[in-house]
Amino acid sequence: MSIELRKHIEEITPVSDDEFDYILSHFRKKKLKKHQFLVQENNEVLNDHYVIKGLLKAYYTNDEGKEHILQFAMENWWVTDYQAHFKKEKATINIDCLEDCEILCLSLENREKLCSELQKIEHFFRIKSNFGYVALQRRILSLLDKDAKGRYEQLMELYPTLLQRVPKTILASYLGVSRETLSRLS
Amino acid sequence: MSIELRKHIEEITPVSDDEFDYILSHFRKKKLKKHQFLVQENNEVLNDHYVIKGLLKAYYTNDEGKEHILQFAMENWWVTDYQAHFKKEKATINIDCLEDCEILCLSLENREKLCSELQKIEHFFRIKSNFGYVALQRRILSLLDKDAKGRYEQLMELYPTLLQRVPKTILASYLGVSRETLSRLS
DNA sequence: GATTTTTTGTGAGGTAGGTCACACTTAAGA
DNA sequence: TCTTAAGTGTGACCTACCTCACAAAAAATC
Repeated sequence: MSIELRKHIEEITPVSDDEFDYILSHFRKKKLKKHQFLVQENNEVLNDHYVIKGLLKAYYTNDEGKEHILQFAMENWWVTDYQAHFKKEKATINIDCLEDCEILCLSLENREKLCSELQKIEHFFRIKSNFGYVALQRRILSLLDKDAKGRYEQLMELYPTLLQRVPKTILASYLGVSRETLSRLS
Repeated sequence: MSIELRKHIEEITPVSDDEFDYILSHFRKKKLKKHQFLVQENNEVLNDHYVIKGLLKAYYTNDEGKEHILQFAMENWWVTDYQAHFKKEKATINIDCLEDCEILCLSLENREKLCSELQKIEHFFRIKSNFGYVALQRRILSLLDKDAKGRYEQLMELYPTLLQRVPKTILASYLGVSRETLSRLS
């Protein structure tokens, strides 16, 4: 059960059996079917979410109804509306399942509790956040520097499995390209 | 001296006089003139940098020699090549001063030392990193959703002082627009 | 304060990528 | 298995933004 999470944490810091059990007791398991929402606009965002199984998209919908995907989340990724979650605001994005999902939910309170009780967990989340920051910087550079084709190729290289799991229409709105243009790329 | 840093830290967690002195002793002060480099491509990136005074740009230069600004850094901001810094790789970006600068340098070793010795510092950096992550997500959304004018207006709204301090040519390469286009915006 | 460098504005013309429309294919429900 | 929905490809046309070029204004440097 949830060995994935343990392996995930131990990529950054070792934890004993007891520690891990204790950590895990702060999570709540949740199962969602394809098309179900994990986070919905205007709602409170009490939890961060660790993906055990499945695939989700986190996306912003603008006034004209156009969707922009902020991130995908698959196995071993974390996803929530971080702006809303950290600042206790209402969600401005939606997150829904592209596949049936199995999720571990961690409330802000439980995260802070764990972080203050177990420094290694605070350490874990700091390092995680640092890496996340770097990943976003790379995406910004990609958006600034590369054209549609370049961004697509970079995405395929980084996450080749995504192609098999996500329709191109949706990839397009991650890349910031129209689906027609993506379809026309050599 | 460096009351700014203390205030900066205390936006997230209180520190005693002794604690602060101890923390500060892990930083090294550095002064740089306009046009000097803080980080240079292909070099090691031993330090993160807290800006006491001045303004810098961190930018990537692509094969055609085009510059893309990853971030600005002014008073109370942190800046380095985080990818290179955290992963101990060579820098892929340059950071140089747009004004004369006063900087506090924190080596990776000293950061980790402080974090392990003082949990409140680990806490501080975790929270900081979380907020940074959210800010980058906002910028990604801006790049995906807004046109040149919209991005420019959002930037002016977020950092009105930047306009007074940075030539538009340089703002353009932050926004991902040519300087001519920026100049033509209404 | 004269001179070089940096920054800005503006025209002309080109192009990557957007939108709209329609047809075809594949997958999902009932 | 039939029916509806979701995803894809392609043409025609449009537009936001790019590049190149030149000139004027403003700053920096000696």
